[in-house]
Amino acid sequence: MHKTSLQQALQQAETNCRASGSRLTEKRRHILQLLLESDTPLSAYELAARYQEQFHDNIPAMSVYRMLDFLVSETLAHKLNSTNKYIACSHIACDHAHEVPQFLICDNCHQVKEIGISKAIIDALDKSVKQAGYVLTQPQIELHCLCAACSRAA
Amino acid sequence: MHKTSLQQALQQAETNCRASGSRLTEKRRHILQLLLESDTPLSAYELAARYQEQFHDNIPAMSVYRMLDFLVSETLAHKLNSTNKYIACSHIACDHAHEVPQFLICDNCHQVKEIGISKAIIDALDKSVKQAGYVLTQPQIELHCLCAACSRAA
DNA sequence: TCACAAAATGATATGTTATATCATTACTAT
DNA sequence: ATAGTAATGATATAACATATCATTTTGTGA
Ligand SMILES: [Zn+2]
Ligand SMILES: [Zn+2]
Ligand SMILES: [Zn+2]
Ligand SMILES: [Zn+2]
Repeated sequence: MHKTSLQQALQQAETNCRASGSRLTEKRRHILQLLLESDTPLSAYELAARYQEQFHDNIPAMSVYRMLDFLVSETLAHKLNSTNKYIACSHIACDHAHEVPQFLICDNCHQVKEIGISKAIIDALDKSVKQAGYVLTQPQIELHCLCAACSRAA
Repeated sequence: MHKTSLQQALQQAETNCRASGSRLTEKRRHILQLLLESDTPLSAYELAARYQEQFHDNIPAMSVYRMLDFLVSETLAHKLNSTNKYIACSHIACDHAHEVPQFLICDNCHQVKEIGISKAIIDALDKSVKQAGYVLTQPQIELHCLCAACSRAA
């Protein structure tokens, strides 16, 4: 992520939190920054290590988990359930409401692409879930793939 | 799962393994049985505990992982990546080839329904993945829901 | 049948992810 | 200033997973 868009995202995160009456503290902001700067999803423990390196401040993993919970609750970050790692939301600076996310996870280089679930998929999912008598609660989808670069190399 | 269908599933598992040239050992069969008898997905450690209770034989978690890997590779069981638990395949006794699975996971009672992904969903996923330049590798989908009973109770 | 090789399992150690709980610090508002 | 709330720290422990080497079991062919 480029410096300008990093700054933009952080600023927008600030604005969003202010609007929702929550506090984007320095440490939470730093965690978000680490996520924004990373090419790949990070675990809580990896974040704690990077925090030490980059901000020269020791931060317990416990606290990182809490900050991640906060960021996720503000839709500034997402948790990938299939890999137990976290990524910054790709749409922090967008003005539209956050859609139901679909994550394409490259199993080779671990890059992740976050896209909105298309209407066609939502409709189809909805139908199959309804037929089974179920009600969707958190319709986040994680698909394991190879990205363009990695599939060419393979 | 009823006793007759349990026996049927175990027998079919035996047949399938024989056909694929692999060995459904007693312990592997017991692990599969525990999965078949369970209403909800189980972790490797939970399986080790139940193994002790039911078969009065101590089995290290390490070994359970290996047996689960075997069962998964034979499509006799599935791993739910979003919960780190395992379930028996619902279609062991079916004669058709195993489809790409879609799991509906009740976040309240933890029951799981395994259904085949509909053509509509596959097409839609395929399209969105392709548009992003990605190639699907393991198109298993896990959706977090409330089951019919739990959604009525809520 | 015996010897050998391959497959499966056991034993041990360690790494990784996550939660529970209580203490302390920082912020907010009266 | 003081009290209440939110955030963070510290510590312990639980839960999930892998690596590696030893041992046992099984299948195969001389
Ligand atoms: Zn997002
Ligand atoms: Zn890649
Ligand atoms: Zn199945
Ligand atoms: Zn339920």
